[in-house]
Amino acid sequence: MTVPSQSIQKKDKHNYVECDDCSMNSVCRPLSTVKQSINLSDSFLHKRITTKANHILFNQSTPLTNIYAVSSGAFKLLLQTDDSTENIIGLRFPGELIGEDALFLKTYNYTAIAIGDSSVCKVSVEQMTSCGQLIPEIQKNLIELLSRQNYVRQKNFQAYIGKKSADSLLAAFLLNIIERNASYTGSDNSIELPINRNNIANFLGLRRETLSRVFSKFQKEQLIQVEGRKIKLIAQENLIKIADL
Amino acid sequence: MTVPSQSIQKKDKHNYVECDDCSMNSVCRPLSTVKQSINLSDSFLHKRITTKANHILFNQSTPLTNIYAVSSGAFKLLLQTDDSTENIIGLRFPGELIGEDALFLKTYNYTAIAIGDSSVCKVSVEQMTSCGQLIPEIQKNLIELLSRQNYVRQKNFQAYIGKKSADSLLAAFLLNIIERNASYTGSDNSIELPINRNNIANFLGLRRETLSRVFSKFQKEQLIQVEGRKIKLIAQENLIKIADL
DNA sequence: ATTTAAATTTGACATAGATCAAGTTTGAAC
DNA sequence: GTTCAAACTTGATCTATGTCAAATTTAAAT
Repeated sequence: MTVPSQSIQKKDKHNYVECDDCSMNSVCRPLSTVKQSINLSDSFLHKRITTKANHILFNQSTPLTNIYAVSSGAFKLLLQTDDSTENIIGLRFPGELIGEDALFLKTYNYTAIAIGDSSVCKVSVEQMTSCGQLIPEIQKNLIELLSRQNYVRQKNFQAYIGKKSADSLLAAFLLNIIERNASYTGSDNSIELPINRNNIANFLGLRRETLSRVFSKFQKEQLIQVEGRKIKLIAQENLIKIADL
Repeated sequence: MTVPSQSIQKKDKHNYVECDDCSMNSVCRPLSTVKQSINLSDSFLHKRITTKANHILFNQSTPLTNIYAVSSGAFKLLLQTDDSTENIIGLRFPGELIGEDALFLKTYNYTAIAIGDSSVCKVSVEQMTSCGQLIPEIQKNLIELLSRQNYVRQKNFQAYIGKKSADSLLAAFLLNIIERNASYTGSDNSIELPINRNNIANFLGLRRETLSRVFSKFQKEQLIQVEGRKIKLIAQENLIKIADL
């Protein structure tokens, strides 16, 4: 599949997703209507905010207040362990949700930090819930949203569980990252990685030296083309085989 | 925490969960009410069925028809790859859901097979959805259910992502399995594993020989007590450290 | 109880990845 | 542009896990 390279406009050199392409849209849109019609004082139902690099969206183990949908940039999700090492357990890109897994226990399960300058839509859980009880459409859309998220999580889990070789892990990672970003980068075979090798290695459970060697090997074997953080897939089919997907 | 060993009744030598402890209860219960009041001809909304060992609940890539909640026994979820090797990507125990991640694309994402003789509650998605539109309570409960499932999936992902050492993988696995079964086995430190070493190794991405050695090592180091498939945790705190949870 | 196949464990060796060390490249600050 | 620190790569060894082989245990069938 080829995608016209200029078909998608970018803003501020970030990848950017419009409301139409946001996964939270189905919840946001009815909420906006309510907001306008009921005119809820100065409180807000949802609001787009911009964040600088390294901005902390929320901290692990704090009470759930908002759910976020990434509009532009990227976020890393990490666990704070006692040994102060950064333990990345996930990445989120435009169109994806952050914090929705806290709806159950009402407590955030990880810390979310902006990787570069980014923007997110912020939806108050309290207000979303109270509105939802009045508006069946919101309920229905929330179900759709949560179902979809379960699907995404299942796929994500499948992609990494039972894999241990550095080759298969990196192949799975690259394919996953590129697929998740394809709709707004306009490319299904290339990406500028939002995180450094250290972070990728940490996420995959590899050492940075090992990861570096695999990158070099993949390039030498003409599977990918590497230019710093810019990655282009050359032999996608082979990578899929290596990833065992 | 100590749990009275005889506090939970078992049926047919299987671990068994009553409707009260079933994760689908919040959806099932209102559905039953509807069923009784509307008296929907011969169709059913939910129904408990028993399955023999190796019974296939559904096949990967087939259209979603039902969602299941395990009542007793255990199920393995697997991917069918071309090379005919069994690729276990998950296990499900009493109280847990199977197939709910297919709600999004309406197609099952894996094959689900009973490990031993088991029983499940079967809920028709079509009927659940159509009833849900009439009954707000079902909508609300479904949201709760899906939120919870997202939470469980997040925890599961966190437990294994970025882990590669055989020690940490096995420790994470044992703690996870025992915790998920604690409420109805009545023990938070022991279990009879529902699957063999081969399957565990496959799930964790290890070789059976390696897994066997780690089992032996954990026993020698007094971390666990092993008797075939019966496992008892001796030094739970140490295992948590090894698992890096 | 006996037989048999399957599951599990253990040993010996090979290899992928970790570790340690040293270089090279990149990119931000001046 | 120059300087400097951080990021990344490469090389040399070491170690954990994979691989191959064989022994032992377990469990099912008779």
